[in-house]
Amino acid sequence: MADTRRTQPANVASRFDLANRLFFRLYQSSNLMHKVGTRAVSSFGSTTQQWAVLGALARPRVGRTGMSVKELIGFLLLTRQNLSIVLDRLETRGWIERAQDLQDRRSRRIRLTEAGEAEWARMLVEIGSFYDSSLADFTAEELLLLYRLLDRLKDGLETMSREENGREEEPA
Amino acid sequence: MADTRRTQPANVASRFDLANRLFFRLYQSSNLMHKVGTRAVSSFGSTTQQWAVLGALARPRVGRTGMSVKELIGFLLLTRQNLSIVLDRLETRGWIERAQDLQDRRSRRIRLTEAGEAEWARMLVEIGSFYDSSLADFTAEELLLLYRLLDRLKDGLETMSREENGREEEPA
DNA sequence: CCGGATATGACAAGGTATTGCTATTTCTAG
DNA sequence: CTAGAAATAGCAATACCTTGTCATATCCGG
Repeated sequence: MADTRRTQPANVASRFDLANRLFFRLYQSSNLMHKVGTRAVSSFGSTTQQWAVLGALARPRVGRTGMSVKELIGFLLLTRQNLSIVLDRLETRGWIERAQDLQDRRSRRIRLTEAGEAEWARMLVEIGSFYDSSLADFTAEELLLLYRLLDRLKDGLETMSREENGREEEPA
Repeated sequence: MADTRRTQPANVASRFDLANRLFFRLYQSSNLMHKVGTRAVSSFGSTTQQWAVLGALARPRVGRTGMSVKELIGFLLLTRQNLSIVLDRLETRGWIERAQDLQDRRSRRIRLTEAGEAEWARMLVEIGSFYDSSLADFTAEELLLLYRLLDRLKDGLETMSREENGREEEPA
């Protein structure tokens, strides 16, 4: 992952080398995103991961219906245990609520509380600033391009995450 | 971070929305990279983070000189405490060694052991497969483009990470 | 020479993320 | 009706990542 070189035919080394550099940048960028992003929402006592969850729930099409744990897992591409802990914290703060799903009693609907919606709205100001600052040097075209490329990378990794142990796990 | 929408003028919403999607993909891709990447090196009992450190040390220009903790921190963009624990684990496995720097007794030179070099060489085969599989759908041009865009994103976030608390921390 | 700065280690705390496994309730297809 | 599957919670373990703080040894400029 970190920049490294091998003595190989130029074409092969270039692709390996490039992949290496790319994933190293992904690693660095992600850590920095969490570091700086968490600072941006620290006045709310929140974190980037909580923001991801809140953001998922704040989508208009989710509304009062909320999302099941399974749906959140499939959307955020996290494991149940990890999500569960994050949900616990958000619930403790009164920002989300878990309600039994009346259509399927095994399931829980997760939704924003009114307090959570209000807090989210306030956080969005800081989040917007974070986006502006971190992406100040990017044109709209570049943003779109980076988004699309990352989306494809995510797709590829997601496919691999389901295959690699010979387990086929279907999303929600 | 997660896809969310706000009712705003189209141009503003587009940039915010796009930024939002972008960072959400960064979040997802990073988690998946660690998940799948760690599987790729799990037969060595290693992780993506250890691979990043090993890779940094395996660069030809590092060689037997090694790197100081401070240099590694500046290269990997991690904190000292986090790096220290990873180094502890790598040292325990006999893959790296810490030696007092004779030019500056306060400092430690970190380098690969012979066992570490051998193990790294073996890991590279799995790492190469990981790169091939995860990036199978990308042309060389796309790889280069993604690398460059991520590099710029990393630069922007890195700058912010140094400014945001009013602290100016200079790299090594 | 010596005060201030620096490099690293150590300790603490909190949060994130994965894997593995168990338990309980509920659903559903045969 | 019932066996098997599914949804979620809970427990454990391991590894990573940040912030804050303290301690010790060493460096270096005035």
